[in-house]
Amino acid sequence: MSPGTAVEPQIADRFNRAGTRFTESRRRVVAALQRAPGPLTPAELHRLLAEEVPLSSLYRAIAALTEVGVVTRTHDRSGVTLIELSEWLAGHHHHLVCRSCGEVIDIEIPQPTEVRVRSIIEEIAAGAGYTVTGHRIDIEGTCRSCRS
Amino acid sequence: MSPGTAVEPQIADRFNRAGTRFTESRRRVVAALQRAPGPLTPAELHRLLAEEVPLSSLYRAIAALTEVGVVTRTHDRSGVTLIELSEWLAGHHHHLVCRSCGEVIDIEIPQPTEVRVRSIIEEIAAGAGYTVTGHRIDIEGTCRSCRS
DNA sequence: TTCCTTGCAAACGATTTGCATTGGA
DNA sequence: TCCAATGCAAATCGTTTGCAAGGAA
Repeated sequence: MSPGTAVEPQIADRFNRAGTRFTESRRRVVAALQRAPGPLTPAELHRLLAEEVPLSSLYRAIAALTEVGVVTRTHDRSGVTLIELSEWLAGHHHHLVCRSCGEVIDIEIPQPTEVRVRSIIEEIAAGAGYTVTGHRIDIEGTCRSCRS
Repeated sequence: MSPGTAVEPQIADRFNRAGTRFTESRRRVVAALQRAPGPLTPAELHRLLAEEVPLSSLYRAIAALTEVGVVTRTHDRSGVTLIELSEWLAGHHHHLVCRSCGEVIDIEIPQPTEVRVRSIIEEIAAGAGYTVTGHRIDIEGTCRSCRS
């Protein structure tokens, strides 16, 4: 998404077409995710929203946003659910996971590198007779602050 | 692990050193995983073992095997727990996930390709000040049978 | 005997759902 | 008005745990 593009109208449009609404709590979830450096757990979102959105409503907001393709659910290595903006909003990215503090941050890689990655992935999948539709790379490491 | 190497003694040894035992149900779990083409959910394992190992015992067996590093827990994109043999038993591999039928299969990639992958990963992590300790690549695609 | 392991049932934590109520177009 | 969204409490699902019984060294 190019900088400066207003995404609210696009999101609202998706909700309209689905016959549902881009309500206040759903807006708040999107805003919180936009501010975050990486994916968040439902519990973290709950805290960030000052617990003003009850958990059950938060889960429903996440479900509604997932339904219209605005957010995506992932899971870290230990199975914890992570919510993030979908790639058309956040851009294609990968995850860097600190094995020490557990923080997950988004990382975008330069186009030429991404091209190399794609070709390797195609190569691997072709050998198994798969047609690639997407990929995900999680890099596990130790972040600067945990290392020092 | 080179073919023909008996792994049972090595596993038994790990249990011995831990002061625990390589019991029948734990052996069955390992055997089932060795037969499978990829990781299995606890429920699938339960079925494969003809439900002879009660779920709670199965979970305890998985925990014990994880404890001694024989099996590893992962999670698919939808958060479902997957159990697989650790890499020293199954070899370093990645996962190919069929977006249609959901099956996950292990895939080993040739050494030269793996080297290319590692260097790209190091490159990405270095840019963010991370020290790499591991990586995980999940390729999402459509398998041959779901495509035809 | 001494621990480890097992099976059952109860407990748990995360997520979902039923239902009555509220709210926006 | 009408239908979607909300809040609460109860239900559900996968997983874990307490406890008493069974089993190997």
